Amino acid sequence: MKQSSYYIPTLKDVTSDAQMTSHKLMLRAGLMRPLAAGIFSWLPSGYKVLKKIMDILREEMDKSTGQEFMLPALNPVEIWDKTGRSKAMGDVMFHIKNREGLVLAPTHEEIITYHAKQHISSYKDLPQIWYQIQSKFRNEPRPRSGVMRGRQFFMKDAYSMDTSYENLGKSYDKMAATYKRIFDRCGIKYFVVGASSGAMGGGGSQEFMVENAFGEDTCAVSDSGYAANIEIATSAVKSVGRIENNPQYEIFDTPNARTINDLINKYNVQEERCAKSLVYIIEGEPVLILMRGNDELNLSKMESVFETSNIRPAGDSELLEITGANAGSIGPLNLKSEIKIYADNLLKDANGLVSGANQNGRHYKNIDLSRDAKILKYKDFRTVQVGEPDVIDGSPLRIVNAIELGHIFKLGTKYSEALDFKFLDQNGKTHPVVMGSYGIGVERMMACHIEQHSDDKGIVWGKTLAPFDLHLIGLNIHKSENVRNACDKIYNDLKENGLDVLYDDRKASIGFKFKDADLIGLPYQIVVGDRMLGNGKGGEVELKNRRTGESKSIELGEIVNYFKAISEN
RNA sequence: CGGGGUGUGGCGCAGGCCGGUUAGCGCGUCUGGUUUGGGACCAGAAGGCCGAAGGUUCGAAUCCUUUCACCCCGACCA
Repeated sequence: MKQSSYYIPTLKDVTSDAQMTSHKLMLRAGLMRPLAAGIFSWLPSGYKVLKKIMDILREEMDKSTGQEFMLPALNPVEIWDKTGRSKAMGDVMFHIKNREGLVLAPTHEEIITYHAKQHISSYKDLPQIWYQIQSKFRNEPRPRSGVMRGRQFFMKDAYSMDTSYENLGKSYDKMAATYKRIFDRCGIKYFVVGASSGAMGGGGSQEFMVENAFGEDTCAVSDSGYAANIEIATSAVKSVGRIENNPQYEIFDTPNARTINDLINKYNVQEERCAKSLVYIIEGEPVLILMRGNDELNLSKMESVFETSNIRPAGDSELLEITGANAGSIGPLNLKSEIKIYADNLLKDANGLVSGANQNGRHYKNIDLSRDAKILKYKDFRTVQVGEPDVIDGSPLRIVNAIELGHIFKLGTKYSEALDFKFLDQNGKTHPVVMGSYGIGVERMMACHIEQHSDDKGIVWGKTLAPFDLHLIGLNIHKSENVRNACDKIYNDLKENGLDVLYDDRKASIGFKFKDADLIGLPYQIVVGDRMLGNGKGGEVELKNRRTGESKSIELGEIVNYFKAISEN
C-alpha cells in the first residue's frame, strides 16, 4: 500500500482526554477515531489489526473443534425475559425505541441456547463448542479508557454444551488451553486468576488478566504463582484463636469510641482481639457480620455466601432499631432484636474478644464466641491485604490493578434449565445440558498489546498483529530517480512474495518520515536513500528493527529472501 | 446517578475574573521558492455565526439562566 494514498492520519498531538498509552497511540497512529462516548470508528490500519486478532481467535477456536456462528445483534426481549436477564441487566441492555420488544444483544447465551435446543436432544449430539466473533452492545453507565470499555465492541464468545459436569470440565480445560495459545500468539503477557462466580452461582471461573495501572479489576498475586481476583482471594493469615484464662464477659464504658482505632488507642485494647460488627440488609432481612477489628468486608464474598446481590448496608436508623445502638457500639451480644449472626473464618471459636455492647458508648470484653454468642456460620468474608502470606508457600501478596481480557466460566445448567434445554442419556433419562461460556474482548486484546509493546516514539507491533509486515521508506523519493526506482522494485518484489508492505512514497522530509514510521510502529523499516544505494555491488539499503532499534545494511538483491525467511518462522 | 473538569478554524490550545473596533497562537492544508539521514526554512493564502437556546447590555467568546456533548473520580460492571 502506497502511503501517499492510504488513509492513516497520524497526529503529533492528541487531546488531553486520552490517558492510557494505548488510547493515545491508537489515536496518534491513525488506527481509530471516537464517534461518541464509548463508540469508535476503526480506520483502515486499525481494522486490519482487529481482523488479525479475529483470525487468530478463529484459527485457535477451530483447532479446538469450535464451530463459528453469526448471530443477530437484534434480539426479541422475550428470550431475555425467560432467563430473567433483561431485568438483571437493567439499563445495560439497549432497548429499541420504535419497535417494541427488540433489544440489542449485550451477549448471546440466550440465543445460542435457543438454537441449540432446537436440534440437540440426545447425548449423541454432545459435546458441542459454538462460538461467534461479533459486536456486542452494552449501555455502559460510564465508558472509559478509550476502547477498553465501550458501548459497542467486538467479542469472541464461545459456549460449550456437555452431558455432565465432568465433561464440562474437559471442555473448560480445552478452552483454557486454547486461550493460552491465543494470548501467546498475540504476544500478550497475562496471568490467570480464579474469579468470582458472584451471585450467578455456577461451577467456577477464571479470568485472563493483564497487569495494568488503568485496569478496572484488582488482583492479589505473589511470586509463588498465586493469583486471584480480589473478589475471592484468600491468604494464610493466622486466625485469632483462643487465649487461656478468659473470664466471664463484662461490660465497660467506652465513650467517644467510634472506630476500632479509637478502642485500640484510647482504651488499651489489643487490635487482634477486636471484633467489629457490620449489619447488612440481605434480601430484606438484617444480618450481622462479625469481622476481625480492622479487616475489610468483601462484598463479592458476601454475595457468594448469601447467593444474592440484593445486599445493602443498614442505615443509621435501622441500626438503632435492630441493635439498640449506633455504629461503633454494635456487637454480637445483647442485640435488641434477634438476627442471624455470621462471622469471618479468622474469628472461628475465638475468645477474649472486645465488641460493642449494643448500647452507645459501651463495649463487652472477654467475649468467647463459642461460649457466649450464637454464630450461625463461619465463612470467609474478608478482603486480603498487601503483604499477607499467600496460601501456597507464604510468599507475600501483592495487590495489582489488571485488565480483564478473557473470562472462562462454568455456567452449569442455569441457562439450559431456564430455557428448557435438555437431552436424553443412554437410559432414556432427561437431563439439562451442562454449559460453559468463554469470552475474549477483541479491542482489549489490541489495547493490551499496545500497552505492552510501545516506547516513547510510538507503537512497537509484534509480528502477528502489525497492520503491515514492514515499512518501506523512500528518502527524497520525489527528487531522486534512483530512490524511486529502487523503492518501486523492492515494493513490487515483496508484494509478489506475499508480504504486506506500507510504502512511504510521500514527498516529505526525512525526519518527518522517520518519526511517522516509528509512531506507526511496523516491526521492520527498510530505509532507501541515495547515500547507500551507491554501496556494494548492486546497492544497499538500511534495514531497521523497530523494537531493538538495530539497523544493518542489506544488499538490494537479498531483501526478498530475507523477509521470506522471517515471515516463515 | 453523585462529585469535578472541558467545549473557541481539520487537530492541539490561549483569551474569559475586569464585556468595547478586525477573536489570537502552534500544528496541519493550499501556492511559490529554498532545503534534505530524525517531525526543515522563507513568502503568500484559504479556513471560525467562540457547543446550543434564551437573557442582561448601546455592545457578549467573555456576565446570568437553561440545555446538550465529551473527559476524569466515584457508584455500577452478565
